[in-house]
Amino acid sequence: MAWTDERVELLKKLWGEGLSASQIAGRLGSVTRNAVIGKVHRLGLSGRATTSRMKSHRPRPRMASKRMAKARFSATGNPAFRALYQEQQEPYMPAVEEIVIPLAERKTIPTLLECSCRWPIGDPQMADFHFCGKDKVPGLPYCEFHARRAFQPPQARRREREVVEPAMGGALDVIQRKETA
DNA sequence: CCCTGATTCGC
DNA sequence: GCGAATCAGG
Repeated sequence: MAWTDERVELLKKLWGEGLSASQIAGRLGSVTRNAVIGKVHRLGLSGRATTSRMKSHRPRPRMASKRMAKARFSATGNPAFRALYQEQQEPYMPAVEEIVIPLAERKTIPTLLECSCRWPIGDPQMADFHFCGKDKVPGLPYCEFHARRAFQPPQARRREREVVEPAMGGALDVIQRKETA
């Protein structure tokens, strides 16, 4: 698409407002950010001063540092975790039968509550995939049963890993896909 | 990996 | 003049 007068004016306006080249390309349509940058240069508009608009578009400071996020579920940083961990005398032994959640109590992405246990059950690809949904241990993402299963002493954890993580990974994929969409 | 603008150069 | 490819950087 050609650089009509209108499109050039819009480009000038948006560039002046501090939008990035890709943002402008998105608004104009039918052009790439490269095209926008190229045009900006040919118009002699490059080297714009930092505008208030640009400042407001700077990435927001992280709400919590990665260290904080990690601490939330670590033995030293989370009282709820610590309590559960210390209380646990024997390693978890995988149950032969998983808990069966009654249909009416099942929680899915849209019905999951803040207080619901987020332990995934079933194949994330299947329609009957759901979460445990029982009340969480305060401060942990799981109910007591699943918290014990998720947070095990280092020694006991290893064998469990192969069993737990595939389902977990799939569930996280699904969550991420839904949140991205 | 996401993103940013800058530059080059064949079209 | 145009913009894809590439570069350099955050």
